[in-house]
Amino acid sequence: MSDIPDLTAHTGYLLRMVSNAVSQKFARDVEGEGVTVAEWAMLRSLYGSDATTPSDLVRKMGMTKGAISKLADRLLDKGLIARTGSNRGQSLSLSPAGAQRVPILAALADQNDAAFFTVLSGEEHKQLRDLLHGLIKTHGLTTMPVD
Amino acid sequence: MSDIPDLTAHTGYLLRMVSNAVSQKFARDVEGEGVTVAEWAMLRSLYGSDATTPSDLVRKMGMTKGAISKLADRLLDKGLIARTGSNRGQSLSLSPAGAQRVPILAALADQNDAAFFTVLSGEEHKQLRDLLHGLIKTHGLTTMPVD
DNA sequence: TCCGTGAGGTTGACTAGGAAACTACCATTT
DNA sequence: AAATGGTAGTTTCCTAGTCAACCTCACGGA
Repeated sequence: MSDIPDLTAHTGYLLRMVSNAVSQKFARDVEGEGVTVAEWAMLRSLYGSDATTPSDLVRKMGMTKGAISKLADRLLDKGLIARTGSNRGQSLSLSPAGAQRVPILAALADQNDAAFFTVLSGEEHKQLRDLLHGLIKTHGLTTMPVD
Repeated sequence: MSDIPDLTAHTGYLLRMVSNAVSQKFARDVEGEGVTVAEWAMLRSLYGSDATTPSDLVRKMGMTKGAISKLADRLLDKGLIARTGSNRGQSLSLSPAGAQRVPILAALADQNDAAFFTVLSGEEHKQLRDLLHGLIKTHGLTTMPVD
């Protein structure tokens, strides 16, 4: 009577378990470079596209404008980005130091991903990616994960 | 020279995007029941196994003991759990009200999972679960996802 | 027996983010 | 020109975690 099904029956549960493992490992890695995952996400977003506004980042990163504002403050303190323009309609860009750091962090991201998923065969890896792409498409997901 | 590969090339990125979507939707759902995801996770852990200690939950849920302590406080305030025993070596259990709430929340979890993954064919769904189980096994993942 | 060690729990300081109030500026309308 | 509305950013308050310092007690050894 009224058994509560095993939680692990949920695909979302499995997904979260794996996803958390990947993310937490990556979080520790980038922390070693003195940067949080959210900070990395912002740096990455600024890379290659100069003149990005905070509100662009709000859309891309799916965070509130309050959070973006503070995040930018932190990166500014660390000297990794520059803020130009005044109160309204400003624009953010990587500082030289920031631009330098991005490839290093990107390499970490590559390594982290490879380390986790190379246990899959090429075929399996492709299957997984296809399935995820399918879910992303049918649910219309767009916001980049930040946490 | 030194192109930064597209982030979306990372399987971990895709995984996180999908996982976040599932989790955020579920978070909103349970919030409608006046409970956070972490609270739900604790309730669920207490269900069916009486006499669980906080340190058990630390292990199961992968949170620090500080967090578990405060989480238990909140559930206590809401009247969903009971705390017995003294300062050291206490044990936590569901209150009647808490035991009543679990099936409702479990139903939400079922619905949420179903809603997200039924766009997959039976075969695809099985593939996905098999792949995730494989990753969980080879990486020895055990901590239940809470966020 | 009594002491010390260390595990179980709590607490306080700190961090990152969300929500909403607030500020500043621009454009449009009158 | 003045008022008004809307968009961009900031700030304040709140929540939920971590971390580390701290209490309390059980138990093992001298």
